Amino acid sequence: MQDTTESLSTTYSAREIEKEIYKFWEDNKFFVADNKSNKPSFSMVIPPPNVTGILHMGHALDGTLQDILTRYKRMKGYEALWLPGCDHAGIATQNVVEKELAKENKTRHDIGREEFVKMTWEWANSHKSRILGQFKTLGASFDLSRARFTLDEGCSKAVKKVFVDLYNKGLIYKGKYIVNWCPRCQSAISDIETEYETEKGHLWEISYPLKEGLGAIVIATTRPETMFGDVAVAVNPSDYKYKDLIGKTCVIPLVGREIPIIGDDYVDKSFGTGALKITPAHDPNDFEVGVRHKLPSVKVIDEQGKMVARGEVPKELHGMDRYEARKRTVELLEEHQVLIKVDELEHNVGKCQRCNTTIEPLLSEQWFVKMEPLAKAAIEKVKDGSIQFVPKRWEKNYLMWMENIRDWCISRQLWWGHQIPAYYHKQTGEMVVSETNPDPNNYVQDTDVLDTWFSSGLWPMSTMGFPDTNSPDFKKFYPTTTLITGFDIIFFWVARMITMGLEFTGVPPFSTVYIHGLIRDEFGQKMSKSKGNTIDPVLSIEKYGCDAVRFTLSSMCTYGGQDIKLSDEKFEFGRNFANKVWNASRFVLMNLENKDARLDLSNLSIADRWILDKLNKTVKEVNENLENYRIGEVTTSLYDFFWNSYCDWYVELSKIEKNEAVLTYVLDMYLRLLHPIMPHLTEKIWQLMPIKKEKSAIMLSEFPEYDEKLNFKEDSKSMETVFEAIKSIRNIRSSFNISPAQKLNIKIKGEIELYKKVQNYLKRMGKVENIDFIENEENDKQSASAVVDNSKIIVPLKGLIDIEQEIKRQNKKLEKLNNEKNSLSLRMNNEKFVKSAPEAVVKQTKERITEIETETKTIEDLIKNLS
RNA sequence: GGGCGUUUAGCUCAAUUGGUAGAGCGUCUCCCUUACAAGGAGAGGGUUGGGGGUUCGAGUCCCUCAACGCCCACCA
Repeated sequence: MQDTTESLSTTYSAREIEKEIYKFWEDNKFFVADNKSNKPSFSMVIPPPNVTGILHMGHALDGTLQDILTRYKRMKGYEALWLPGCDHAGIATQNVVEKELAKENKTRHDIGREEFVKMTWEWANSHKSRILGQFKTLGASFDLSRARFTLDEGCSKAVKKVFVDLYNKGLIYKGKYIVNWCPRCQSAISDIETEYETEKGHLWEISYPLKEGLGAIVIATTRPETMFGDVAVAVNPSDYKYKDLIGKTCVIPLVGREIPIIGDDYVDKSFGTGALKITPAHDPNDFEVGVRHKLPSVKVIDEQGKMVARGEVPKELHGMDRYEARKRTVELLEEHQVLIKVDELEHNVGKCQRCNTTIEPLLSEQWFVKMEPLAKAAIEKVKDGSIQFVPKRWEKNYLMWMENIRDWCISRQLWWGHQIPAYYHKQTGEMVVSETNPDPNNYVQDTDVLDTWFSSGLWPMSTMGFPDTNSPDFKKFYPTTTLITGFDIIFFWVARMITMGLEFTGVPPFSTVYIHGLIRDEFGQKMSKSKGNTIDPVLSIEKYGCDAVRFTLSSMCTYGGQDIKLSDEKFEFGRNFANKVWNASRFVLMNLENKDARLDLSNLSIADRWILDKLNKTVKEVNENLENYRIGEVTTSLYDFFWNSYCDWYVELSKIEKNEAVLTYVLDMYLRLLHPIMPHLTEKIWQLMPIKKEKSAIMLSEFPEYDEKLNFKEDSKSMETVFEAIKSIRNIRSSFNISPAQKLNIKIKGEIELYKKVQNYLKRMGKVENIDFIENEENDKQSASAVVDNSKIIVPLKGLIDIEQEIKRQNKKLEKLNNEKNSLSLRMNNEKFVKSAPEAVVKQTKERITEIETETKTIEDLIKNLS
């Protein structure tokens, strides 16, 4: 016993214990899942963090929730696999490495593709362990022996297989379309990688002279520099102002090129001048118009965002940056007196998600995935419930996006990523799509790489061994069970995994998608490095302890998946609780005399029955809430039971009369319940408990289950009544400013039987010296009283009582009771209520009224006696 | 423009199918009672954003208005 107590120090140094315990788990390989196990499987894949990234609060929340679920399922008897890994994060990682190069005044082009990719690999490899290492400080019980990388060999295999298959099915195609081009990243990006920001700009009205006769047509544009790429001016055919001009020809000012005036319904009559210049090469809508009217495309801005040096563009603008060119164009238009008007205009401008550079819509040749046929099954499987979103509302969001899905531009003009498995004959240019180069002497591979999300989209499959669907992991752990992530990547990631999983394995890659909220700062602002409002989880963990951080984050997860407003101090909540658990456990372990005490249900005190009943209820709640992803409510149950029932009452009572078997049984079961959320603390205490254990670690022990035998409804209720009585004594003490040191002598009338049984509890908890159990009331004005159920607690206070105050106190209670009674009687007097409300509710109401009436009567008598 | 969410105690948030609103923090009073002052005991605090409706009964369901936030589409 000495060993036990000495190793439990009064100061709970979380980090020390957490590191020690994590090492214990890792050394024993407790996180490694067995694909040969005959237990039912539970599996999850981590949303792979960016390989160059560092742990942020979002990861901390996401990781905590995944770990809670994994640990819970493991204890529930599942073969639980939580598979970790990293994402190669194409653009983001390439940007980081390019920045490194820029420090030496170099670009990737200076060192060449091969060297650059090698350098990026080195960078990635040196950072890979960092982010997963940070997850470890969270207590993550993931299986690092299975850690994967979206650019590793296995993922590469999966990517090639999927690409070639989709191509052969006609679901991947290459074509010239207008795409979102990022002039800084020098690559196309997909629609969802483009974010729109409202910017103040101008709307210029420019006069385009008609070719024949006098007159001109005035168009409105926000981008005058693109006018050299115009191929038409469009008006709405129903617009009487311009009706007669359709079919005529006008002339682009400054360059004199002739273009037709066309009619198209797309044009909004009420915007600007009602006449719109059409530039198919630099505007997605114009591109559509161009296709409809079989117009050519004239590209006037290049991939660098500079004006092309071609005849279509005035010579002095050649090679000029697009914004410079805009300024100069406007000046030129003014000089030529064709600029009619300038208005201020707020409009949305597309930005690159990664670098915030303004997107240039650009005509270029790219690879696309035809999404509509793929989306069908993905919609179906969510609609029929094969895949469930928690909370359900995200389902609608997902379905709306899927039902309006557009083709996915998957090629990126980067060097870091999965190079597209298409090969071109050096002489003929003939293209072969194949997993391998058909003839390296004569064929060269497509230089583009795939969108990062293409490989992340295969993550649940590829990490389990796909394309080898016979591999042991695939057979045991695919499909995965649950996916946990934030709503910000439902489209980027979740939707694509569902599509690809269904297309290539025929089953959904997971059956539940649990979407949690985003972490925000205390003012509700999104956390970002540039705003400087981030909270570093690694620092918080060092400061408060990992279990404390986990507990706090869990407690803030609402069922509706609301965003979480977080400040560092919030972790005090978890820290205080961890400290409470530590100290209470320390106390219990210190006071054990008989280590072999076994729970004996036939030998229980009323308090024992009460705490077992409470525990049992908590077990039920925790199980149910974990099954339903109500993590916040799990923590509420756990907190409430331990602090308000076990510590405040049961442990206190154990100081006068203890049942060691119950004391340890409850602690043992409780620690198991708490383990998924506070793994280290519970493991440490459990290891020190002198009880018989079925397993060498709490993380491998059985999770408590609701047990009908531990229901003690009646005794439990009586015990609660006794607690009420104790509270009322304390209340009297406080109301009359009686020092805590002063012991009281009290009288009890009513349920004498019960109170005799628990008189020691009353004495201890209410600081009572002596209790008189009386049959008949004595008229004693010098006392304060409390009515609890059918009993009266009388506290004689000779010389201490302020009768006025006692009357006031009692009147206040009376008023409360009266208010309640009034509203209840109102209800009972309502025939419709009695008729239509459920019987139980009516009965309950009736009973309550009777209760109130007795209490009221007692209090009224009391007041009468006093005055 | 379309969709979604939020509005409850001073602050942060709960409240399972409608049955007279709860917790943590903060506030006030008292207490270093030998597990824990990161603690203990007690107290105060709310016309549940406004208005209307359904119902015996509404924080909860319906309509409407307002404020804030998010997502999608996009204005040349």
